[in-house]
Amino acid sequence: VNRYASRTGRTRRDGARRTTLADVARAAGVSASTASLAVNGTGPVAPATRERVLAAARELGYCGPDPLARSLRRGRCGVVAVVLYERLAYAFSDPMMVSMLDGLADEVEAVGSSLLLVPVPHSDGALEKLASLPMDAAVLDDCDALVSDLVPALRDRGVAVVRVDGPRHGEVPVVDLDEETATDELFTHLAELGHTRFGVITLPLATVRHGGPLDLTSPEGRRRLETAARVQQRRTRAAAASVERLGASVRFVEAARNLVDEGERAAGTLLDRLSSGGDVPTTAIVAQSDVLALGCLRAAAARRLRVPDDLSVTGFDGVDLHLPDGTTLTTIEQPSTEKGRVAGRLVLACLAGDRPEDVRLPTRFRVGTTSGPGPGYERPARARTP
Amino acid sequence: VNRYASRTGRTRRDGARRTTLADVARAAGVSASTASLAVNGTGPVAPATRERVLAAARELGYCGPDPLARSLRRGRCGVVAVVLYERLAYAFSDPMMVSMLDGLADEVEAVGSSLLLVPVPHSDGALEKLASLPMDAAVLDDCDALVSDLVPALRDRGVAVVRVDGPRHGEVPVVDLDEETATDELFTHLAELGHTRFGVITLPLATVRHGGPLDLTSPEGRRRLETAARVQQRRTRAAAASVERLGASVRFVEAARNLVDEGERAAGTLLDRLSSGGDVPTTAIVAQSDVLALGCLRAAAARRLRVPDDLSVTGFDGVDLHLPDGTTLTTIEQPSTEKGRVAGRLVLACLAGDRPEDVRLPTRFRVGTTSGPGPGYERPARARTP
DNA sequence: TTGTAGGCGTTATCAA
DNA sequence: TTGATAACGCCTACAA
Repeated sequence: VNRYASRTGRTRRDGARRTTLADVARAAGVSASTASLAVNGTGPVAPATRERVLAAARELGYCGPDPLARSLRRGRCGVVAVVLYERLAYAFSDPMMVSMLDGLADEVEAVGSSLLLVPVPHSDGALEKLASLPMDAAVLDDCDALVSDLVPALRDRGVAVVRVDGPRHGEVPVVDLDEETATDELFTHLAELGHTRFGVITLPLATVRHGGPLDLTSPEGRRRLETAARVQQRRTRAAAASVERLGASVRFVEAARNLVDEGERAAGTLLDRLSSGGDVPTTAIVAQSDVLALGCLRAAAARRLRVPDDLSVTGFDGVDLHLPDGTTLTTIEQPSTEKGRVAGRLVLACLAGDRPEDVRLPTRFRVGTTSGPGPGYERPARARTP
Repeated sequence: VNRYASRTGRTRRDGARRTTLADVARAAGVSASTASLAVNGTGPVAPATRERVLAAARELGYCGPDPLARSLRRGRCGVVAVVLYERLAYAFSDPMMVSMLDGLADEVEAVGSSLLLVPVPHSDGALEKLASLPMDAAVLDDCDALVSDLVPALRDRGVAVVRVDGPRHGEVPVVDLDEETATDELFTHLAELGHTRFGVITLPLATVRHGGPLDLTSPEGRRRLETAARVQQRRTRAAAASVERLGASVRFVEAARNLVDEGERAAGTLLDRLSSGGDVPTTAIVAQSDVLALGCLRAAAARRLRVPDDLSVTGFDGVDLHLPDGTTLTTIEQPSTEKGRVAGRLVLACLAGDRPEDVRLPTRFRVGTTSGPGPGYERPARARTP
């Protein structure tokens, strides 16, 4: 009968074959289909029959339908993959990723699904590995570099794909943020405080770690920006646009990674250049994440610069930094949990056969205690009214 | 032939049935088994035949074996579940959880598996839901309250189970920490600095949020501690033991959750009680996590208490707090990533049919800038030597 | 080197 | 209300 039981299929510790629905059906003297109906509570079964089946199930220690067999049969397995382009510790060091996942989990749990975390590093076997994992849907976050490989591979397999923070790729629905409006507000806020010399610390533009000054007027700099992931591109372009509109000057520095230490280092190159003569001092640093901004605060503290008196620092995300001294960051809040929720809803819609529209979420500029009057500050006219 | 294609199984957007290995085999004029060997690269296949099969596969757009079917056949699906007793955002707000997961992911990825995050809240359907998800193994973290239900249910299904930070339950291997040694060092350190009045902020003892003063001499307090999760129990007992050995006094306060704000609140009850008269001031707060300790720093700052001059604060975990002012916590470092790695290795061992031993990892006491001389401090004799 | 056969455990369909 | 049947897609022991 079961020739391969010892080598394949699910067996228990003691080597015995696991109890299957067929065993239960046999013991209860019913057909497998009836047993299925009874055990699952689907379909009409005579109370007496149901009892007999359940008794047999209890007796034999049947522990429910095998998820794999059921998945094969139904074509759904209750798994939503989250494809990450980084190792977990780094991905999770971004509070926005965490809260996005939380929102996503919330939505997919409502239909009994769970999140499968798939870090897809820059290795060759990554795609095969991904293809061998069971999943009903995949959420692509921050893996722009792979998206043109990933999307077709997943779609062909019948996996529903949703993209977070990225450009549309084929039929893949996208949820992302309106970052431009708030960015412009932020720069306007700083400009009104008298700042005219900005330093911008960008998120890492490429997977191959680089970091350091970024000259967007050079072909090389433009190329780097162009090959960058969507988020970085958008925030950087928005910053450049605002600066230009304000007629201010700006220096860009790329952080090698979205980490506090790298923010500190990047801020250091901005701050130390000014002391090495020649350059005009940067009076306001605009960081593309709160994590990087925290690094800026450290860099400032290390140089005995007071924030915001000597230097204004702004972030992006709206994280609560929990600083003991009560400092709150001037930043742009993004609805990251809601972003995850929306991604979840898009997933569910796709799974239901719909073709949902893209969603763009708003961001909100928030003034904290880290931005203050710059060197050329003049109290605006409208505020002089007695 | 395929009577149910439209309702079941995996179909593509356009409604066409997905290409299967059988289709490829037919097109290539070989048997399904040969096609399997050719596509998977297993077994001996004549080069010409292989080419024919691969060509047919390409032609038909075959995108590899269906993970579900393969899993059913092989009895393994490449999924390691992490069972969490909390919602994701809260679980991930604990940096130790994140780094543990990172280590775990590292190990299981080596065999091509990924992590499935399963938050199992305190609801009824939780167990059924868990049972319906595909998984080869499950790592139980911080779900002591459920473990006696979870373990049998999972074992019966043939799922390998490993426990992090918990007591052994049946045959389930465990990885945990030696927290006692370092805890005693920490209290000794504080005692040598002259502290005799300790405040201890414990991690939440129960899932039902409580928080507030904890009297371990009362039956109620003892009961609360007894029903608490393993980590909390061990850290609290270790603290009580050290305090007793030192002949010092202690007040326990339970944090409602492992969050900065709750640490701040708990510290507040310790600090404000002293000003309300009667009590002798607490001069050193020992928090059971760095997150809680950060809250203590905030509470101290809010009351204009200088750390460590007016108040010493210690933590547990060894997180880098990235505070701008360069403060580093006096704390106990735990090897959380390694803990995850070990959990991963235990999983792999179980999957390989072994019965691995439990593993206990060491922790390390580390002096930072948040502990200093207490009110009764006398420079120890041995340090007076010129 | 290739094909045959059987089965992994379940569930949808249809007929009775 | 129940049962027979087939199929989900793949893999492997064994025979040829």
